[in-house]
Amino acid sequence: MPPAPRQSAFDFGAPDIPESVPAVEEEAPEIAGPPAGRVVRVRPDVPAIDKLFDYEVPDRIDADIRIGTAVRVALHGRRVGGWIVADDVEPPPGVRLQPLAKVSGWGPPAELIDLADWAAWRWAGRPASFLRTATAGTVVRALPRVASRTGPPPSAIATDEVHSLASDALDAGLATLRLPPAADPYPVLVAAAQRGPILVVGPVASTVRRLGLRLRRAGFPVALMPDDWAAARSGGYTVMGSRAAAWAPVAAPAAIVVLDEHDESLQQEQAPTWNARDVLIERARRGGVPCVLVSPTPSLEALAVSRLFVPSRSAERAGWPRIEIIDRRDAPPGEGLYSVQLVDALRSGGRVICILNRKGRSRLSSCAACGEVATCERCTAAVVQADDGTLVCLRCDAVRPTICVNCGATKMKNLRAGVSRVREELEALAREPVTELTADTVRAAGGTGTRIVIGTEAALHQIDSADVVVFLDFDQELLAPRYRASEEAMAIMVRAARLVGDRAGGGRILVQTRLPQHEVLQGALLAEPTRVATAEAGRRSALGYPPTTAMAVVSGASAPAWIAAFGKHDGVEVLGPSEDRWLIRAADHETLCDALSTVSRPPGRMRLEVDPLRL
DNA sequence: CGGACAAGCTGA
DNA sequence: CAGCTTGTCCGG
Repeated sequence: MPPAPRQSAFDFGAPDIPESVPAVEEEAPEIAGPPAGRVVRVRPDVPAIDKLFDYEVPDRIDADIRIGTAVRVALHGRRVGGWIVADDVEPPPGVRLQPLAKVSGWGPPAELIDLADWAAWRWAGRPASFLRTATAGTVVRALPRVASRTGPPPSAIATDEVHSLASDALDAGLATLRLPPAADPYPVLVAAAQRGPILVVGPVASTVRRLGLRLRRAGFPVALMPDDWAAARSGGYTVMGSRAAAWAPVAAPAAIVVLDEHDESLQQEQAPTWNARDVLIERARRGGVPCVLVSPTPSLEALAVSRLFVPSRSAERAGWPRIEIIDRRDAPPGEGLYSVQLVDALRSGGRVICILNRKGRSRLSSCAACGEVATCERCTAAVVQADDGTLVCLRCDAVRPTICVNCGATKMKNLRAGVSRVREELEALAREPVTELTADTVRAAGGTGTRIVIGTEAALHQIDSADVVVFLDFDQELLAPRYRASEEAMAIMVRAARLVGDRAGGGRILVQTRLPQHEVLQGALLAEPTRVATAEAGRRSALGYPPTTAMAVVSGASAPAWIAAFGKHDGVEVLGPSEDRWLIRAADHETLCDALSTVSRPPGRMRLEVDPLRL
């Protein structure tokens, strides 16, 4: 347990002295040798400075200084924040050391200081950005008392199949635990927390929080991140939270659990594009503690590095809803998106969520200047405006920039948004009001009000339960031109499955498709996610995509300069440019990241994305 | 990052 | 050559 900070120690000496006072020059020269005081190394929290500096520790704050402590230091005539990263160091000769200016408060434990260096290498970022994630949002001057273990005796906890499977997984060290969408992960947390305070991270904060409150009610001390940072830092607590909690300041968790490890929101969108799953795998490895990755549809990344545990076939099957595949290949012309089965579902009563995976902004665009309807130059079908602003033909897949063929104007207006039009038609079919939900719709506090809802994929995040989910056109997901399309489609299926619940509870998913044999649909239908993983692993390996390889994407105005400085490295391919982006590829992350770390950033804007989710 | 300092440009 | 801009270096 760390010593309690002495309350008077946080600020000391005179307040900030005006910088212009040249007091130092007037001092008498040092008599003999350097002072024998304690010297620490500090990483400044300044984005552009990737260098460590040494400072003397004034006696008054000596007790508060340890690795991780957040401090303020004088650097080049100003005061900046930073963290102690090494203690009792030998300063470089000939440097006149300054004293630490001030202790800001508690920082992350030493383990995370090292982990930040590793993550900076792994995702080509700066250690300071990770240390910021690992530090409390507000200054923490004192820690609460260390939690005492108040968990119930192991015998008082009911065990079931999931609990014992989780125990086996924990014994395996690094394990993937495949639990179907409707399965409750709580027994996994209990099995882990029985070994001591654990660290739990999942993509959805509200879900993790609910699980945390359940554990707390069962008698386990739980700190919920980010609010309970100080409690987490004090030790003894099970610490839970969403992505950023991968950097929760717990010194030695007894085990680590990642919930829904396949979920893309565990990866940060902005660079450095670190992934909580990978950070936690490394944390567990360094700490020598078990790490269990839980998912209904494990990522290839997880499967590649861990041992897989699955429940019995019947248990897994029971945890998926009934999936009805509606083959649209021989749909009568003119029926459009509206199959007989869909109409039945709409009229059958119960909550129906219709999902139209229409990524395009508009079903039909016309020129804002001359009113000409935008059509394909090759086949004259109407084109849709894609999110990247290009016009894409749905019939022949031709792509062209957003330019009116009639007058050359570059601004289009939406004649009809995809989902909006379908909403009207569903209303006519159902003979009752239908609500539209998209990413920009603000959900009313009491829900949507109507029994039937139409929305984009975002609706699956906004609604928490339904009787039926209908995918009006799932093929756009299955055929999306992204290398992770199958895994993403499976993740969407999992979300839908969670809304409707298991098959015993009547949960149903209707999927309209022209690809009924696609492994995603078969995998969900049969509750066998292995089908997706196997097919996908073969393709990735054949194409040289992750996780068979490690990749990074370089883009932005300064990308050419970066590529020029990068040059050639053994075992590293540089592909491109394609659309002003370069792809860097190597057999593994060691090779890739070692090579990336040899180059310093040129001035100007650029983005270096390691493990890109999209290529 | 942002201050210090050096090298380069302008106008008399 | 003062006075200013622009560029490069470096911080403990």
